[in-house]
Amino acid sequence: MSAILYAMADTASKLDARVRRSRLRLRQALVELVLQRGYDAVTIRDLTSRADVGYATFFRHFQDKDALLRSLLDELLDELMSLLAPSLADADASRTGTLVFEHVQQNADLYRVLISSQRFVDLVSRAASLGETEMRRDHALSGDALLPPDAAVNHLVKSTIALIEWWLYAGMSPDPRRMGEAFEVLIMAPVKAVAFRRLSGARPS
Amino acid sequence: MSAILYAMADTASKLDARVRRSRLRLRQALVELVLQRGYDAVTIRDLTSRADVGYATFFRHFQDKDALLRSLLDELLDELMSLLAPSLADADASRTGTLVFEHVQQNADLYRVLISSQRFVDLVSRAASLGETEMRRDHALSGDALLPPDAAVNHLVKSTIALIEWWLYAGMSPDPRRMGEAFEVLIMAPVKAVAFRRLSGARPS
DNA sequence: CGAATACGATACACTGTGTTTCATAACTTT
DNA sequence: AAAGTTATGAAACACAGTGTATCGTATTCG
Repeated sequence: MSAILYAMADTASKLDARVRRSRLRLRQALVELVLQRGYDAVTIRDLTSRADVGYATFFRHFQDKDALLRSLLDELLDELMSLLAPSLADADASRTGTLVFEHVQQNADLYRVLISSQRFVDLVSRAASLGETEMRRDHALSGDALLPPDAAVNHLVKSTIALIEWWLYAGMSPDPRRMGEAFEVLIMAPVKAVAFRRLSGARPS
Repeated sequence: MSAILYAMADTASKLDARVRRSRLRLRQALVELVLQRGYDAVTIRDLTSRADVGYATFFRHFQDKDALLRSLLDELLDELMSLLAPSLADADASRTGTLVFEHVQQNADLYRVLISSQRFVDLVSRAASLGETEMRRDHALSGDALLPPDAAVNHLVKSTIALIEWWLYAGMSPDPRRMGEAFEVLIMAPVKAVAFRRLSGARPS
């Protein structure tokens, strides 16, 4: 079980011990049951029963099943972003990629539960859009790029998530170092080529 | 409204006219309502009400909402595959990409409804895996590729779908020809590089 | 025309969500 | 350690949506 579940309880340690206990149990139950049956197949009654918590108690803490998922997701991505922050300044894609895959490896169960949710895509997209704004300064974005910047950001986010998802269910077999390299070659370099360099054919010269 | 809806009715023209009418109406209702509210927000009662069809009649034709979606999806992908078949032999990625984006443009509403479904990914993945088997013969797959072939197929499928999805909601603005080129540069060429050529660093000379 | 059958309407059982109430147990504060 | 606060479990409830069964009627096919 990932350490993040407990870190979250610590973060809110000013709260009543009963509240921390209920929330922790519900979070653990979500992870366990979703790994077994998939998100949609898990009912709130399943969760409260597995968490050994009253049914109504669920709604005292979370508006619905999605809110419970999001509470886990927000913590996980916060941790990932602070892990990545120093490396993003270097603009070394391979190194950044390796850090991501190491984080995934250390929190594999949590990623398996969270990565397919729409909110995961949304949050990462928002972060990537911010990064793109910075990159635009450096690369001086030629007007005749093959695709507009938001297409590039979309591709970067979606295909990176897809690569992580594949890796999670392929036994995490190429190690994070090599996955970081693959991330650079397969995704990062082509994105830069398509959105920041010039069109291939139409060169009048 | 896409012509495919009617083509489907024709295909099954041996059936009772009442059956064809009910199915056609339900399919139209699905497309219209999903475009308005999104798939999950549409209930079967919504569908039958909009289709002007009895509630129980829905279940005489489709097991559930997903089965109705799949019936549309299977037809759409069948049409796409037969459109692509000749161009796949040429192995001209840019041309194939252009054909795909033209098909999307001609059936934009249908793609908007269907592309986010899990079954869409599954069906395209299956098709792509078959294509990959052929490609493996030509490229003689070196053993020290950066990623295994199924990672490449996964990336190809997921990122292509993501690119189409972006394009659908960005007003389909770069034309299909340019999108075909982008598909080749951004996706197809890197996939070949990563799965079929050698590792970059570890070359003992 | 006449037989076959798909249809709409209705009632029903069932599952899951979300709310409310209340007595009790657990926790925090002093 | 006692007193006050508050989160809890249990239970009952209204509600929405799914999927099934029945039956008389209308449409379609031959």
